[in-house]
Amino acid sequence: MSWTEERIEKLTKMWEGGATASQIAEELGGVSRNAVIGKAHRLGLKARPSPVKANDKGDTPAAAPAAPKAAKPTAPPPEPKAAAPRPAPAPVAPAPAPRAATPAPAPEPKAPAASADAPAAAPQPRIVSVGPGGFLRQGPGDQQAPIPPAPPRRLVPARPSPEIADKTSLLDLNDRICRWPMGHPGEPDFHFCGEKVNPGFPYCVEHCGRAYQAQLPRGHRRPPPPMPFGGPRVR
DNA sequence: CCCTGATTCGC
DNA sequence: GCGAATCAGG
Repeated sequence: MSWTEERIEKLTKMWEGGATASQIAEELGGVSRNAVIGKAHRLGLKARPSPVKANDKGDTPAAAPAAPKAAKPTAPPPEPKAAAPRPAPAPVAPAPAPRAATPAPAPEPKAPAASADAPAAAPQPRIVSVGPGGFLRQGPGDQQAPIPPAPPRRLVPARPSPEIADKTSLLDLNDRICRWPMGHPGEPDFHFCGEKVNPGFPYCVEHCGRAYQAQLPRGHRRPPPPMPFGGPRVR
């Protein structure tokens, strides 16, 4: 199997949608979980919570993690000198968010939660400031991703099929309409919700209620809502 | 053991 | 560029 445009798109969408590499691999078919991860990295879209990377110590005074497995670095240059002289990279170190062209902000469950059965109360994002380019800093934590940059592609193909002629396709997505997926990507009737978004969120009010769940105490959890893409395929 | 993502490296 | 093998944490 090769990475065609369609397959890459599906991979990207699902990856950003929070599906696991295994799920994506199964959905795509013909590829392994590793292939998906490898491709995702090559596409530059990693940056997803990794269970193995929760490790983040602000300081470990004496116990340096070192390299427990200095197994096969191609060039193992143990620093003979005490201090490692930095080769001094370019003085200009711009630190723009490495956000590539990611259409979907990948909702983290940290926004104010609207109860699933009472999505009536629309969480109004508090606009704190306006940044250059006009994007708004908002919401708790100010973690909302900036406005997704316009996709670089200028392809405007015809509708794939008449079935979705009046449905919301990927090409119809913009900042103002709900991008909640309906059905499975790749299937003829796959489309997006298309409702007007809950301002400040990538989804409409109803789907915000699905995307952002309150973290209830153990024992009081209600069953998780169905994931986008219909979740893992049942065969 | 199962799962997860990250990384490496021969192809 | 690709992905199996491997690593490493949960």
